[in-house]
Amino acid sequence: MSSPSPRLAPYAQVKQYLKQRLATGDWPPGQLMPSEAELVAQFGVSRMTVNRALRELQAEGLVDRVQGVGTFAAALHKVSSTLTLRDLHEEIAERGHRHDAQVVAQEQVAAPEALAAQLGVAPGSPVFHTLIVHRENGVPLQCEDRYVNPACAPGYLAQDFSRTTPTHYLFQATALWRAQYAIEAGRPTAEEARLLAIAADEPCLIIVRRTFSTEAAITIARLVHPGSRYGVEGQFTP
Amino acid sequence: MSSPSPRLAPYAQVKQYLKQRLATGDWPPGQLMPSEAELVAQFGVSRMTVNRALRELQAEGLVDRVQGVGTFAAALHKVSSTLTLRDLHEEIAERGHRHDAQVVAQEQVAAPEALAAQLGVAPGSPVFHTLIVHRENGVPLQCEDRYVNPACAPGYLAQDFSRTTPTHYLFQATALWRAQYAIEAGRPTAEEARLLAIAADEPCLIIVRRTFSTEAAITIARLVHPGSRYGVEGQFTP
DNA sequence: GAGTGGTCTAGACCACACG
DNA sequence: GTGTGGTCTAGACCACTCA
Repeated sequence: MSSPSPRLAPYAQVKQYLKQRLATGDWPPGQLMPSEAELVAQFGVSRMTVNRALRELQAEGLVDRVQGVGTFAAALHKVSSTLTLRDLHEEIAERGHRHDAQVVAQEQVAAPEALAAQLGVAPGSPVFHTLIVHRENGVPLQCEDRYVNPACAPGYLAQDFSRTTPTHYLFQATALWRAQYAIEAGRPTAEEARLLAIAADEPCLIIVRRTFSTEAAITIARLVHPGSRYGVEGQFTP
Repeated sequence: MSSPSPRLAPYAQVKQYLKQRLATGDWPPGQLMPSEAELVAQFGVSRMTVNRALRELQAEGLVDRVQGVGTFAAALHKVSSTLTLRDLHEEIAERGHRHDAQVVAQEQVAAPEALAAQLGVAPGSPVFHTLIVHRENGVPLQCEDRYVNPACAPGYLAQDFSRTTPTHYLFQATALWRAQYAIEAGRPTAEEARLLAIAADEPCLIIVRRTFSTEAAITIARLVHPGSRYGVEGQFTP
């Protein structure tokens, strides 16, 4: 009737126990932890069960395991967190707000040398370009300057990006394999300042994102956000 | 002699096969994928082996599994990446550069109301405060304004932060349980601009990070970086 | 050689979803 | 009921490290 705890699975119990003792500092970073055999004896479960608990802790970065040596409490010297780069449309919709996009440019251009190198196409060859301003409840939130490899998404220019977003379209039209991003602070260009309706010296959060399929580069985007209106948040729990 | 591939473990082969077909779009997002039993038959391995491959793909966010129903290709509508917030000292050392820190303040202060609430202490009660400028090869890279809950790290004020970093010290002195961060762009305060030797209107990347132990808040830090000198990078591979 | 982790197996029982 | 995933077991073989 009232038990909200459906009895933790054995592997989860072992995991929880180890996590707990790690969190309370019973095993300082670098410390040798109990071996699988010891935990098997202690919990009365099979080795596979203990192994799974330890393997998952390793995947979470809480322990280091070395074959032939043992399991060690991880030096938590880096705090990793999952940074989620989402489709802006979804993000705004989740807040219960209204998203709309103003398509400033949607065209085919000849790739300048630097861009061509990054997209992996010949200099001067045609690439797709869009410049879109995204607004949340009418307030400009992001200026999206994007170049797309035509080979990866031939139908790109035919899309109506006031109804869907390039991110969303590319996700379903291409097979994403790898993404790379850089987050920095900078000033908007004159055009970006105008489109975002901000002062020319307003600090902006700039995200440059490149995505790749198994072989070719799919797209490269420069996302400029007014610093006063947008930030990236996240959290991390062991 | 020349084989750099020590024969992939069976579970890894299954995983690689599925990853490959997902990447090439053979199973569009939402599509029902082969059941464990089918993969067992196809690869001639035991079910535990197939299960492990699928479980890891799920942990990586590539598939969704529903008990009693099946395994589905995940809707890749969010691209998650591991954002690593590291000890700046390590980061600089890894680049082969020299790190040094200028301790501007290291003191005990009475917590103003807003801060007290965030640290979970009584307003006006003593908290530790440090203001440190970190330099890479002599160039100011980060202004670290940090408040620490004295209950979590009683020895904090006795540290020599020109030799170690607060991050490093707190990692080993406390049991970290949860971390929260926000990344935004903004202007430095007048003091920060002076300490970083930048113009008052230079855009800065500002990271506000809070870390917690199992119960109390340990520390809250405001990390200000000149936008022209520092950014956060990362990448994501399925 | 003793101890460790890395992995696999062939079966088993369960909870769940669906027709 | 049938098919699905969730989990556990008791044993096995291997590769590795260290004394």
